[in-house]
Amino acid sequence: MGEKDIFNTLLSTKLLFKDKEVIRSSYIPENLPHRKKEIANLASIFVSALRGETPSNVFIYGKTGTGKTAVAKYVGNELLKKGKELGKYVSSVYINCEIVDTEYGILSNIGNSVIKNWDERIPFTGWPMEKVYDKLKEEIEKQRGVTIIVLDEIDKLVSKSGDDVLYVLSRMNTDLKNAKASIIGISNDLRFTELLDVRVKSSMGEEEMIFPPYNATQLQDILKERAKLAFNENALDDSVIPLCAALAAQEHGDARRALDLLRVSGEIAERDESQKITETHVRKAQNKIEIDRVSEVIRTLPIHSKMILMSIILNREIGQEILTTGEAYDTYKEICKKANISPLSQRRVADLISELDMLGVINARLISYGRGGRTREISLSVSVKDTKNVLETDEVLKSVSKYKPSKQVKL
DNA sequence: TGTCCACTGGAAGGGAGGGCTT
DNA sequence: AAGCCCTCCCTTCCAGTGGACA
Repeated sequence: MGEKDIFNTLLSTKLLFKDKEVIRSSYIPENLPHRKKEIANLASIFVSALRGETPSNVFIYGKTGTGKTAVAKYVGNELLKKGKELGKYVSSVYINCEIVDTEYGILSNIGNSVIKNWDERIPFTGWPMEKVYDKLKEEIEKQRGVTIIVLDEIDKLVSKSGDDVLYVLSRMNTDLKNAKASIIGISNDLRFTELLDVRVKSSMGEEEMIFPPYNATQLQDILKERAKLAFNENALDDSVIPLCAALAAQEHGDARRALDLLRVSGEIAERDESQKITETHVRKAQNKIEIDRVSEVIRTLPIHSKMILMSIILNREIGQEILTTGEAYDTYKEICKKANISPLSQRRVADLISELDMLGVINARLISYGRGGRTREISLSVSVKDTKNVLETDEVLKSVSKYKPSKQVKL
């Protein structure tokens, strides 16, 4: 009897998913619906690589989940294939600048992707920049072809480490004799070129493309396409795809979100041992995705950020919904003392508060109290209970979670 | 109309930590 | 082992500022 149950479970899970990989947003499908124009456009720029000329550098703009990365990778792959076919050397490197965000990191990563010999690789730290650059140039030169460099989330790179790397890279072509390099910069932020040096701006932005967000109908097409491959027949209720599309369209027209919704719905249905994915599963998925995101963010926060967040929560528990930077800092100092941690400077804490704001955990808006000075008003933008639960999984934070901040005296 | 508060946000720099080179 | 080099996390210093109030 027990055996039968085991098999039943296995069978019912098999009924839903055929190939889960396909609905991960990192998967690059054969067919990208509603991006024909963009693909053609990018291809027309890069075709010169096959003629042995240097393709223009390109900036691609668009919100998250508009297919920028997918299109860039797709065209890159096709280009490699065609290059092989025609005997032209083309290679491509993909770097996500949110992960690799230093000058050294970028150059060494590009270098290492071109270097085949393991013991010639550029170490991840230790070399002077100039040496890294020389090595990179030498290796690209050896290729005697075109190297396409894709820098995803390039705006993050510029805001963290400035545009020096981009200057170096854009200048590289003039140093190369037998080979060429061209750059695709992908950015979420339309205005990020404002931060660039004029020289970098003109040499990098020879071509610009803007990817519009998908609307609900287009999202449905994307989901249908993938669902065919990912799910078994009849695994989906008819209303599931339209609902996923509609919810994602409301957000930002974000295809990644739509795909995540569909996948997580499937996973939830699977766990429920349901025969079909239904609207209910999608609603649950919507909820789960947001909660998971927030608790993951909070769990992985550095200790001082956690202490700041705790300060905000503790104040809220005594009825202070809104804090100024100074007030938050006072409580923070008190609980640091209690936990035997040396507090950071207020300047540093102000930066951490900005980070928390950007992560969407708190709301911090700059306001002026006139003579009362200028500061930020901080409030929690996630659930107190859930947040506190996650924070308390950390022993240090747990030790201060009962603390009552002294009431702030407003003048 | 000017003052002046409580910060903000930029800049510079230190020092610890990774690791290479000689 | 001593001396470089790059990055990260912080501190210190400071000019700049929106707007209530005198």
